[in-house]
Amino acid sequence: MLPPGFLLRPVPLVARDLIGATLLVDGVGGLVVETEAYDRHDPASHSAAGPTARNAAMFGPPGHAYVYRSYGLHWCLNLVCGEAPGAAVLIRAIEPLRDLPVMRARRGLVADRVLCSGPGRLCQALGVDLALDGARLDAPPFLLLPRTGAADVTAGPRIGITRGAATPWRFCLAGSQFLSRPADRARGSVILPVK
DNA sequence: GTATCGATGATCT
DNA sequence: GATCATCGATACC
Repeated sequence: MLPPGFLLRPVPLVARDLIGATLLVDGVGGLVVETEAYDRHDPASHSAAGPTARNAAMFGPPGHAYVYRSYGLHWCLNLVCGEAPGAAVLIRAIEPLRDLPVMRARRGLVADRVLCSGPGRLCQALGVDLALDGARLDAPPFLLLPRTGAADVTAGPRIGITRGAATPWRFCLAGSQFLSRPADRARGSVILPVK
């Protein structure tokens, strides 16, 4: 379990501290290595224009999942959190550790390094879909365990957005081979040592 | 290695 | 009707 109050802090802090956490869905998953933060007053966020049918979970209580369909064919998983409604952390990549055979079966013929290296890929590998939209994160099928020990985390611009593109709210485990894309120093990524 | 493009459908204007 | 918080295939270099 995550410590009490872990998810109730400012969203960029939560996103940063989820790097190195363990995320399992029905026992399938691994280490979170890439996240992005979004909040209510963020032009890139689905919550920017206020509550709608799709983003309802983002305006519900923290500690639940927000799952949405991306580009008509992929699912993306967010953890609703933050100090105010309309905030969430997008899980963008996981280092696969638990139940690799199940993930390989779901993902088809791909290399292990890209099993969960992207928001759509990890949802396919972990079996996340709309059925988990709004589900609580502190109960099955979810299991979330905090990082143990220190980590080097990079902060940089988020991927695949047009508005709010300068906000450095993408966080990655430095040097991880399982990112959706490398953290690029030339594009503004910096290293934050985190206790 | 990088660049570009099509798939595919809900959501919102 | 336009816009996507994407991915994989293809064509190059």
